[in-house]
Amino acid sequence: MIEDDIFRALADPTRRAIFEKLAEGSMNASTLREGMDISQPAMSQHLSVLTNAQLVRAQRQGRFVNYAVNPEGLALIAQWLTKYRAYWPARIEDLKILLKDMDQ
Amino acid sequence: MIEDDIFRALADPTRRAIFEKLAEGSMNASTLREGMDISQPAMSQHLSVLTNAQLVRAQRQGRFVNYAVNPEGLALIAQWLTKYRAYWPARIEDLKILLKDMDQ
DNA sequence: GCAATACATAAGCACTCACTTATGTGCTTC
DNA sequence: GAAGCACATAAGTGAGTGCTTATGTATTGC
Repeated sequence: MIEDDIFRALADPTRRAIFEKLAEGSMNASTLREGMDISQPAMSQHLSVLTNAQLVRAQRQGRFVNYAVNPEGLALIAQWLTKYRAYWPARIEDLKILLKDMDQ
Repeated sequence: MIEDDIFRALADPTRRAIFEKLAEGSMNASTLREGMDISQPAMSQHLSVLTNAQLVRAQRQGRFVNYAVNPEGLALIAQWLTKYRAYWPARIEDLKILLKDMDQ
């Protein structure tokens, strides 16, 4: 189940931080590492987990590998959420209608 | 970080199944167990994890404990998702406007 | 009070996770 | 083609996870 991979990938705070940084703009692994106090192999492993979860996309560019947010993973979470829209708080009641549109 | 607990809770397929069942209607732990091939302690432990993640609410009713979906956890995921609405696929572009409303 | 029921907690175990150090692979530049 | 850089992979380790069996706790009905 891909949901396993997505939720497990996001369960780690370091990985969420990496994802968050990538959301502000795609970049290579070394740039990602700047100011993050994380070893090179650890970063590589985290990016591998995020990629497998379809939360991140990798693309080689010469000696570097450019990493970018992959919307597919986010969409899958959104899709999962729609199953429980009956339980969403009333203050975001309006959202329910649009989420229903997403089902098709 | 509560997000750790939420995502980790949902990373387990058994727990998602329990949550899914609860979403169809609140019930006690024994009823939840029916047709699930899961031991009583395992169910109790899963419910504890879900409760700590604010995905489920527990309420004693005599000898039973009634469990119900807690919207708070779901709302927190939705809130987390809004941070990345720039990356959502175009086909749910409309959603972005409403998600923006959620921020306030 | 006592037995039965519903659930929680304790302790142990196999497995997984996130990290480490060490080494391998791919690309560029000279 | 040799050296250097960017990144991936391998192997090992301590901590955490999900399960088990055993036992504890709360509530009910007799």
